[in-house]
Amino acid sequence: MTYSLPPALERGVSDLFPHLPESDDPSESLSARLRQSTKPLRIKFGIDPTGSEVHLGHSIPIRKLRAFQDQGHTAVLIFGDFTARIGDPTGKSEVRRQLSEAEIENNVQTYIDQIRPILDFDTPGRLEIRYNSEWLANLNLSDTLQLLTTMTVGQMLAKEGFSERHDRGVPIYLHEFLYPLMQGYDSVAVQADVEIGGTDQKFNIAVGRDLQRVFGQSPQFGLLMPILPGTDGVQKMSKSLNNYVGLAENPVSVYSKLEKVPDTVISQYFELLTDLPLENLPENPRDRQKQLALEIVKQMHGADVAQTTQDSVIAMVREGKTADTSLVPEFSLKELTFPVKIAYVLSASGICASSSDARRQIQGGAVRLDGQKIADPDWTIASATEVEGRILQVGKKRFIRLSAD
RNA sequence: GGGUCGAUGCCCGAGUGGUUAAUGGGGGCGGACUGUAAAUCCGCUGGCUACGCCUACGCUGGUUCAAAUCCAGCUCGGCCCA
Repeated sequence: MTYSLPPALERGVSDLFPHLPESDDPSESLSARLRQSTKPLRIKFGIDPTGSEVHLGHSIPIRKLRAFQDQGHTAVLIFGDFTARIGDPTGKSEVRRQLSEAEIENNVQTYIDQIRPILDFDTPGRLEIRYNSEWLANLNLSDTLQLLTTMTVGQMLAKEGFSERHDRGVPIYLHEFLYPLMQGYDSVAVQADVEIGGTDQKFNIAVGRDLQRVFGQSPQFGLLMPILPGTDGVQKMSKSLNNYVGLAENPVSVYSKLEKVPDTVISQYFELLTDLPLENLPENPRDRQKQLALEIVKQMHGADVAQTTQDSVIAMVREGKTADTSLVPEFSLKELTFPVKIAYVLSASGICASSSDARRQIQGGAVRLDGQKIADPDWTIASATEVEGRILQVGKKRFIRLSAD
């Protein structure tokens, strides 16, 4: 499928609508609008600050947003601080917990920190950050009614998640029906030319088009990006399924997760998460995984860190040695009371979920100290100096470096 | 508002008075193997600085020597009727 867009904009795109390839009408063909517009287009992307971590799946539409910025357009990044209180029902089987304002505010800040390396924050005119409470918080009941009259229950129920839930007898609350309308109204408020989203956003983006028409605006284009499969290679990447790679994670963790993504999804990862040409990837699947891991760490932390990370991961995991361990997250033993049992250290450092879990892991032969297997959960450390600087490991990919201070 | 059915561990789902953190499956974690993959096989899958102690089957009380299992009230859902 080709949409006649510049290659950087076209890469990885799953769907573009409306799309009438022959048309010269800027309301029917995005390439026509790109050609004919004298002003930068306004490219909308919205994200609800419902968590504190952004992962690689989120980064895909954001990378696309960046591609538009680089072509001279304006990225309109909308934080759904208002919609976060309701929750997007898309793909959810249950109602989302309501968040407090303070939580939301805090989430926005962490999101910005994590998104900063991807977007162009510096060039004037390329980025506009908005909060949808700016307009949604002020809608009164009659405005709201006007939005509600644009859509029928049947249309709402046609939306994937809703119909499924309805069929399965899972409750749907009325306020959830409002979500697509609010997201659509965001497009009106920022006068979007294009909205970027995952393929699961098609309905909501289409609602935006309808509302823009109602409000006398030229409807936006919908540019849909594929949903990234998680590191399990099966389900979509999400925090709750724990198959994600967080943008804020340390290099070792990012590398170790990415170098084992399943063969079936690795080419998607390359296409969607990197700008590398897809023709010259290594033949050997193992080398592909390594290159992917290296490349993503490079994007996040630079080439030097990426190389060091690769070297130490190979040394630690494959050869059981501790080469350059400076990248391994440190855990301070300072707060602990000595003598201390190893199981407690594992739980206190967060490397195991609980001390009971730590005991089980030890009994299962998963725990090593500097590569030496630990067999006894009651093994006791007399003082911090005894283990200072050593690497504590659970399984093949969880490491911490013990420090005395 | 009325009727009816239901609420079990991360998820699904058994259990319907009595040794037991509670059958089974999924998922997850770990081990072996391997390409640090997949497939396969095996183990684990409430908490606690732990040879013992503490919480668990929607919530609160009650019956009983004994309850996830019986009773009452409550909360929340599904479906049907209005």
